[in-house]
Amino acid sequence: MTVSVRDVAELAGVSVGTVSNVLNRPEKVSPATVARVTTAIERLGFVRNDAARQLRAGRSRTIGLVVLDVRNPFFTEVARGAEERAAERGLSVLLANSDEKTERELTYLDLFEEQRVAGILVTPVAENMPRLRLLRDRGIPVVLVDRESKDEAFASVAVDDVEGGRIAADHLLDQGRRRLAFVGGPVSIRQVSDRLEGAQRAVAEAGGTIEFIGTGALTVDEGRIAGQAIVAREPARRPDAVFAANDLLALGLLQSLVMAGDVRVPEDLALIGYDDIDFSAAAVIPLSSVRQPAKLIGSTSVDLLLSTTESDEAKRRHVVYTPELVARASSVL
Amino acid sequence: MTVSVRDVAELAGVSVGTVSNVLNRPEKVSPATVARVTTAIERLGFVRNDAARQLRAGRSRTIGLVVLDVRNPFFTEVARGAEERAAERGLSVLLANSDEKTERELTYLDLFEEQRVAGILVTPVAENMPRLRLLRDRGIPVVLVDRESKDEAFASVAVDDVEGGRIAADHLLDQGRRRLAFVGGPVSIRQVSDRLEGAQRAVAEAGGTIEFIGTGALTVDEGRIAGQAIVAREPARRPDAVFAANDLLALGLLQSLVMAGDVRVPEDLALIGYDDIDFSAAAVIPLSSVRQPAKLIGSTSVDLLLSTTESDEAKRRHVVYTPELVARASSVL
DNA sequence: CTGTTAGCGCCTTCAC
DNA sequence: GTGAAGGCGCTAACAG
Repeated sequence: MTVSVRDVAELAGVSVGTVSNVLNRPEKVSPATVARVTTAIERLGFVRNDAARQLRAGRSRTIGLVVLDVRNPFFTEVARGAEERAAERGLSVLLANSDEKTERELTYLDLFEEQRVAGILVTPVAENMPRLRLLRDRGIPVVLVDRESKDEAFASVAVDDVEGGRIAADHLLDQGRRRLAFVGGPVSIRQVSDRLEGAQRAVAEAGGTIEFIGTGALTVDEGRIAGQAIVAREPARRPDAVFAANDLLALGLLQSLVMAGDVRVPEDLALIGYDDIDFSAAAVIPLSSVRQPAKLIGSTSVDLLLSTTESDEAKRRHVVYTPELVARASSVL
Repeated sequence: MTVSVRDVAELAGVSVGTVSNVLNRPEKVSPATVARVTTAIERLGFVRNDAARQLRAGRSRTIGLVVLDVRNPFFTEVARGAEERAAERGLSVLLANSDEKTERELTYLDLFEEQRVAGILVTPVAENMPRLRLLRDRGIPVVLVDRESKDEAFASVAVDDVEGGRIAADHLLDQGRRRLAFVGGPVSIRQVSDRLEGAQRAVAEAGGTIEFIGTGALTVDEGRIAGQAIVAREPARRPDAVFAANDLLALGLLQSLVMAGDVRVPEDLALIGYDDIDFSAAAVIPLSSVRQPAKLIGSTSVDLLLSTTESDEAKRRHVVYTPELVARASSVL
């Protein structure tokens, strides 16, 4: 049923070693032999068995990527960046979705370890570091994505979220707003707490107030719920500006606010999100946001991962990008 | 460096066969031995090598899924459906993105074949059938996703796109519209041509006209471009209703139209999309759409794939879901 | 330049 | 209930 190198060798009248050479180092084989072997491969419909290669190599040619939410376009962009760079290096990317759940993250980490992946790219849910350290100690390179590593134990590619939070808040303050609200959660996600912290600092410096409105997840639905809560308040008690922890939340908020009818964006309430996903520019009231170089984050992660394998000091390398304000109609009069 | 069953066996004072049994059929081993082996596994930090298992088994425990566009939330929903069902069956899903390009599709198909995946779920770009037939003939189950198989050679899970097109157009006609436009492309994608066909039939029956406005891909950007083209026309020459081949296009269209200022949605132009992605309900002018049961499509595909392995007649099974109208503000006065 | 050979780590008979 | 042995398909020495 299944065609192996042995069958190919037999048909071509050469040895299996030669077939392997044709496959992997054709320049070491005479053109005539290459041709014979190639013909045999085609005639037989031979396809390499990757499992056998991996077993031999001791490691697979796949990189595992665990993200918080595949439905968030920001992460699919990161994935695309990683995928493209990996493809250039002859590797493929296995995309896994933790859904912000520690348990799911662990399941995928186990799976990846069983597969002896070439490396793991992960945006950890919470303080799940022991497992990651174990992975690293067992020889699997780990790179933290979109998350600076506090303990310096891992290479990481991140965006300065504290700075991003400050940028967002500063922008709202520059527009003359003073009663800010931060919508986001859970705070156990570092991105959320950092952005909040940056915003708080900006407000502390410029004068003004910032209240915290918690959400259960970073989704459109949760944004919608938070928006309804704001609309339900009497006008005087509403914030005059909202900074949402990501664009999904901001889009949900926007919908609730506009549907309510009596909250005008940006006149009554300026709104800014985070990530600058495609849908933000396409929103009918285009959404201001803080842009992160998503694709670049993905490709850089792969680069770091691969250099990690080479040198030891690379293991601790950290790349931090600075986010960028994208001001649109939702926050500018 | 790497710990194998042999090491575990040694430490536990048993043979490798017993370790294997503990791993795969613990009920066949005495509790005491199980305990000893388990302890040894933990002490050593043993992790199964999946490549070796696969090599032995001759097939992997992974399903390959090739979609047209990972950035389209419809497909990520399909993927989630597939993933969940696969997980229940102890399989994992490898998600690949063809970006509507035949070449990329072929690359992934090759990759999957080398990996001896348990099966392939694919939304083919175009008439790439010969390669798929080959795969199937070599023993890899193939299920066509979101695409009815014309030649009956493959199992498939689809939504009746002709009917969906009719539903969309009928809805617009019911609203009293008569000068329709269909925005979408390329028509080499079956979903596009089918939806167009359904719409054309509906128009033919009810009276009215429908023009075709082609796009290069099914993306927000292309929708925006098409929208600008419509806005550029003098008002009398604009359609009074637009049916977009998917929600991404519709969202892009919506943005162009609204930004233009002089086209009111739905008063001057009613708009309906297709897929009912999350962002559609969240749009500030909520978008009407034709809903497809995305998650169900994914999970059913996996079911079909697995039953394909069991019986031969299952190979030709076809599941067709009927889409459903979701009328929102963008098309209803 | 080509052939031979020895495993990679696991699982599954087949004996005991 | 447990142990020993063979082999899945491939590649990288090492000979020739």
